[in-house]
Amino acid sequence: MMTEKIEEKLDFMTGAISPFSLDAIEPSFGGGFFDLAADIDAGDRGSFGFVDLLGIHDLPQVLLDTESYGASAAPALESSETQNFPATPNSSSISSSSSEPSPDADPTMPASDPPEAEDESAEHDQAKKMGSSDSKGRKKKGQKRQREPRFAFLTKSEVDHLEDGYRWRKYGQKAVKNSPFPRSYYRCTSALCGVKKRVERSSNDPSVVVTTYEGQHTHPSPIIPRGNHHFSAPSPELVDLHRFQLQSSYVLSSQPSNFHPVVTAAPPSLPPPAPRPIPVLGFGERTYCDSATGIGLRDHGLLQDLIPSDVMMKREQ
DNA sequence: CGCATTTGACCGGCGC
DNA sequence: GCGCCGGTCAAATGCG
Repeated sequence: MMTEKIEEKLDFMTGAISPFSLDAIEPSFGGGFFDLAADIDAGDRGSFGFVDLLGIHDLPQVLLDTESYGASAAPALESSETQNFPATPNSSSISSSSSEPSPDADPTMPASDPPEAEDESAEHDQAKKMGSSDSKGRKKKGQKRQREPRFAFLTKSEVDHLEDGYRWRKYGQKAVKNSPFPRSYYRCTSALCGVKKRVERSSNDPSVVVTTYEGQHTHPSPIIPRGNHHFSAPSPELVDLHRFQLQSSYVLSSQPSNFHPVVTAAPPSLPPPAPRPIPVLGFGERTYCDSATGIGLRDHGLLQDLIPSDVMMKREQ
């Protein structure tokens, strides 16, 4: 089931379909942007609006036809925020993140033990030691839960749980308020890797799957999905893809230093890198984000006006 | 038999 | 304090 589509995606990731160059994307990003922006009533469009705001529907076809690279990001969907979201016929990826960005974080590259890795594993250890808390092994009172950086992707797909090269174990499912679709909770099955992801379907557009990744993989390479021979190791092509991703990540705007919405044309398995001075697309103009302060250095702050940061923050909560 | 999924219960955070 | 809600646990169940 769905193997063709999955293989299509994997073909892309492994280079069977060559990652397109940034140069090829940029004009497309620019195009359509104004038009779509004009369509948006400057209000609570939510993260979904990002897709259209950015005109990502104009991405090269190789991307657009790849089912799992579709759409934008909205970690938490509320009906009021998504009801007007026009389903883009094409696909693209957009993500938003929260929490402290981890500079040079790269979950897809061989573990070059970034500074965060230690903290993360410590946190996971703590999580594992939660047996010292209550009878259910939950966190002690007073211990405020520390959030990992999170990256959300909207994906146009028929399958809820998209194959991304890692193995995941489902550990929960909850009904989502204001949505007929449940939210599923997954954890990376790799030992010591506490990466989690949530998968839910947009109530507004059932063809859109919202995948939110939390944390970073601590293991060097994607695990071979069962029965899938496309992944055997981080191939040079995959590395290329990642390089491509680094080049093509766009920080849209930023207000709080701990929130960096990021647009990326990379697949869901490759959370965007931490913000650094990255070229940002905004209404046809370039914008940059200071990696230290997270302050966007924009020419136009229109996006900020269109999508209130507090709304976005809520959405990431 | 081992692993993944399902599902109800439980907990913490938050708003009122 | 109470209730709601998101997130997690873990026993039961399913599946290859």
